[in-house]
Amino acid sequence: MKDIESLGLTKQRRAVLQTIHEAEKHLTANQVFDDARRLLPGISFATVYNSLNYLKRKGLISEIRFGTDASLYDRKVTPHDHAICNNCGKLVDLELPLPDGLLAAAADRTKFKAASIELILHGLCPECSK
Amino acid sequence: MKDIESLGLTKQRRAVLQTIHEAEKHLTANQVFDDARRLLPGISFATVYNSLNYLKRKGLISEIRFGTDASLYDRKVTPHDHAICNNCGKLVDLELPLPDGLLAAAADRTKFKAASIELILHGLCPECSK
DNA sequence: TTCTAAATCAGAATTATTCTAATTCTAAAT
DNA sequence: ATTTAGAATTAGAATAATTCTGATTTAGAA
Repeated sequence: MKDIESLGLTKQRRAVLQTIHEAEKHLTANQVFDDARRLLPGISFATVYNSLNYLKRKGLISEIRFGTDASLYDRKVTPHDHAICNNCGKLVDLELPLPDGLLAAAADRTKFKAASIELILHGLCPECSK
Repeated sequence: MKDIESLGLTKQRRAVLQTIHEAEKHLTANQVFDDARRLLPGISFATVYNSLNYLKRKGLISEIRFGTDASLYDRKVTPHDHAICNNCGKLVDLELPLPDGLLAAAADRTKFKAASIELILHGLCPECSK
C-alpha cells in the first residue's frame, strides 16, 4: 500500500483508514469514530461517515452489512467469506476456496451479471457451542 | 401449511403472516405494516414488529439483513441463497445446489459448529446490466 | 493573492427498530 | 357467568444508525 500517499487523502481520511488498519477486528462506524478521535481529536461524526464512504468507493476498505444492526468496516478488500454466530453475533473471516463454476452457475440461474460471490456460515462460535 | 390454524396465532399475527405470504417480493417491516393495515386497519407498528419477531422465532418466516438498510421478510423458510444488484439493490432468490462437504470444510476452518451456509451473489441485475 | 471546488464541521433530520406503560384480550379455574 | 393471571396489543416515546444541511475552512489552480 505504497500509493496511499498519492490518493489525495486528507488527514481525516487518513486517520479513518489508519484506524481501520490498526484494528484487530471489524469495527462499527461508532468504534471507528471513537478510535479516530484519538488520532485526530477534532474529527466529526459526519466526516467519519463521509470518509468511510469515500474509502469504500476507492476500494481501500470494505463494508459488511449483515448479522448486527450496524455496518462493520473491514481493511480486507479482496472478496472473502464470513462466519457469524447465531448466539452472540460474533463475526469472523473465513477463507474458503470456492469450487470453479459456482459463480457462473449462479449467474446463469439469476440472469445476473455476476461480480462476486460471498458465503456466510451461520452457526455457533467456539465459545457459544460449549 | 394446514397447521397455521393451530398455532395460537392472534389475528394480528395472522394478518402479518398473510401479508408476507401474499407478497410478490420480499417486504420491509414498513411495507408489511402498510399492507397488514389494509387487512386489519387498527394494527400498530409495534405489533407488526412483535409479530415479525414472533413468526421468525416460530420458523414461519425468515429475515434477510443485508444489501439495504432495512431488514426484509421472506415467506420462504428453507435455507436458500440470494443475488443482489450492486446498482439498484434488487434482491432475488437463488436456488443453488451447494457442493457436499462445503459446510463441513467451512466449519472446520472456523471451529464453528455449523448450522447452515448461505451464499450471496453480487452483480448486476438484468435491467441494470444493459 | 484570489478564486473555486471540495472537505469538514456541528448539529438537525431521518429511518429503522425497540422499549414502556397502560389497556385489552384469552382461556382456564372457579 | 365471573374472576383472574398472563400474554398480546396499543400509542407513542426512546434509541441507534446513518444521512442531510448550511455555514465555515482548506487546498490547489489561476
